[in-house]
Amino acid sequence: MRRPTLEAVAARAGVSRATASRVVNGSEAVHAQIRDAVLRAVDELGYVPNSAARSLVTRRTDSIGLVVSEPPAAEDPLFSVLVRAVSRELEHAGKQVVLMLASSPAAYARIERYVAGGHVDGVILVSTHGADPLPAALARTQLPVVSYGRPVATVSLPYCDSDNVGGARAAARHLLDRGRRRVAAIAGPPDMPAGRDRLAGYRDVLSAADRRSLVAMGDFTRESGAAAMRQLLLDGPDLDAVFAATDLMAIGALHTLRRMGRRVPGDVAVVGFDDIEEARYTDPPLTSVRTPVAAVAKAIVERLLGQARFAEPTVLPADLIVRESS
Amino acid sequence: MRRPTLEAVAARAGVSRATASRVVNGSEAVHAQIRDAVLRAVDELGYVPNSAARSLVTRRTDSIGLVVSEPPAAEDPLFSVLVRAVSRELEHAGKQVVLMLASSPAAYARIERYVAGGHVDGVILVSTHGADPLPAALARTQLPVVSYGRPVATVSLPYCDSDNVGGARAAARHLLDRGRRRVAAIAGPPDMPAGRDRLAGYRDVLSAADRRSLVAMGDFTRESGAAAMRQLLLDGPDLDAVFAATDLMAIGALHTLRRMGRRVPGDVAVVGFDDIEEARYTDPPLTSVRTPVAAVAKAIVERLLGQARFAEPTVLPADLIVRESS
DNA sequence: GCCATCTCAGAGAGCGCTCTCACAGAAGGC
DNA sequence: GCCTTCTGTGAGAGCGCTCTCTGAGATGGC
Repeated sequence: MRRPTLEAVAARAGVSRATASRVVNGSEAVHAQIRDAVLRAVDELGYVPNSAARSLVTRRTDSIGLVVSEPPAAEDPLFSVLVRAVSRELEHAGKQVVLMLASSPAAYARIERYVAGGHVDGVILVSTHGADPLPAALARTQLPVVSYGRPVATVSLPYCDSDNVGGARAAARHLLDRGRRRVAAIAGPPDMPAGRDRLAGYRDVLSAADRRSLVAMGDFTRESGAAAMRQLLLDGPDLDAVFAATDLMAIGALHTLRRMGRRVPGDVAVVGFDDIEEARYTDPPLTSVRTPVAAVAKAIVERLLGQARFAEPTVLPADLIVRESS
Repeated sequence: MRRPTLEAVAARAGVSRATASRVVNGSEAVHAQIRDAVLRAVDELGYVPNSAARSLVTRRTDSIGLVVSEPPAAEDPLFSVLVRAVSRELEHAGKQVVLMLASSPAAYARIERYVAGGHVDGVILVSTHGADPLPAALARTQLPVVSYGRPVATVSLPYCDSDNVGGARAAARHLLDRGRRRVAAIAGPPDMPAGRDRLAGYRDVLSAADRRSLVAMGDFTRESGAAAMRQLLLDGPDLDAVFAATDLMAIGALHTLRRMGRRVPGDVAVVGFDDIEEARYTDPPLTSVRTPVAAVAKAIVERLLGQARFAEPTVLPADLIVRESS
């Protein structure tokens, strides 16, 4: 009851294994008549190539590792979008997605071993933490690696990202343009490049406009956004706008503002970042900077499969979507 | 610059390939002294077993396919939780997760071929559509398959699920207990077992209480929930409660109710299903039935690795979490 | 002291495939 | 008509590993 081998196909079609292999792999140098016979045999036997045997000799696996550091939020709205987008792109290229979550130091070692062990032809790295040892470890591998998001400065990896600085600038400028005078920010963890860049964009604009900045830290979750908002109201009771580095934190901020009896946008304008779907359903709907996740994923796959290891990073624009919260 | 083979390790340690293999695979029947020599050689050479060669002979791949039908919402809050939970459980068992999204008929064929081709040792199937050909196709394979969620009636697959009927009953009963007299429902697509079961639970309770049911259809998205709510308000302007088959649809319903000037819970009580994180941040916070995704994922992995192919389904309780929307 | 039993290492087959090389036969040039 | 070139096929090596089988040497029973 074992699966048919190429040998069996060849025997049935009355050809050699080599010819059968040629047909299965789409070589054109085979007579049409023979090709048809082989294909018929394949069909009749239900032959499917054994991938282990194939990759043993070709040294390719036709699969790409998607390595994701464990983010703080269990329900990460963009995780789903990212995974789908990457998966769809890789599927077009005939690659499989092997998902690896880097949730613990033990997992780091396992992943490094797995990747070094030639299980995958390349790696897409979604690393959020600054202290993450994976980027460096994977960079040591001879395999192509592309990072989703700018990696921390200590390692040099090709990457694709959305324009976090530009998006944050647009958000801050928008709030000033709306006449807000005291614009606070809820920043992400300082060891994450995305968080840092978004904060930097906010600071750029405020200092250029000669305004003091007012910042509280969060960890990208709703809950941390709510807590940061409480802190901001203590530190700057006169604030009339908040820019949050993620929509989730903005949503936490909205929650706090509501509890504290502040009207949005009447008393306080709120702008988030990422433009997740949920932003359209908050009360009021949330102004946000759109992160083009799918487009970034596409760029990553293109770069990865194009093997352009040391090319320029691709940075895609992040546009402001104005809704009622500002 | 090729990776070291077991042969090289054996040569360096001064033993045969067979002995080196024994050590690498943790066989106990090797002298401690020899074992140490081999391990030292492994370390010095940075040896990592070639998985293709290994699985060619063992006929195992140590990876499990996670096959997910494309859901309607790009940002599926539970997708992230599910993937993480499954991944964590499989990791403990030393298995890799190969993610396959069934987004098109072409993808179905590809996945079936991939699975039949022996790339994975088993499959976890997350199929939402009733018309999905995958359950049947995968059931034909000789591989172990476990479904997340009850599959459609036409195929018989082992599965684990949360108690959708029970959860929906609890939600409907809760609304009646709160004194609501006209309880409507926003149902999921009728070809999805989860949607059907949740509607059935609602109907059970209403007919037992001798109340008329009032149902509108959605497709599990926020937007469809908003539209369904508009429909319900047209069909039953006197309604004073709504049970939505998912939190996302409940959130859409809240949106519509707000636009229509109905107070929640004053005029209309709302209960959702799944208890996603977002439910804690709506205005008012949403009463919901908790879907124990992580626990179901755990049960699935246990069953899959336990090889119990035709055992009873595991159905885990779904508890009502009461918040301010009801 | 001899044979049976046990422990542990090595030899070698073989998993299913790809790919190089050899070679048969057809086609073309002089 | 012979040699060269080209096309299409087969033979066979070998990818790196596991695992069975063999056998050497130690141990024990009588």
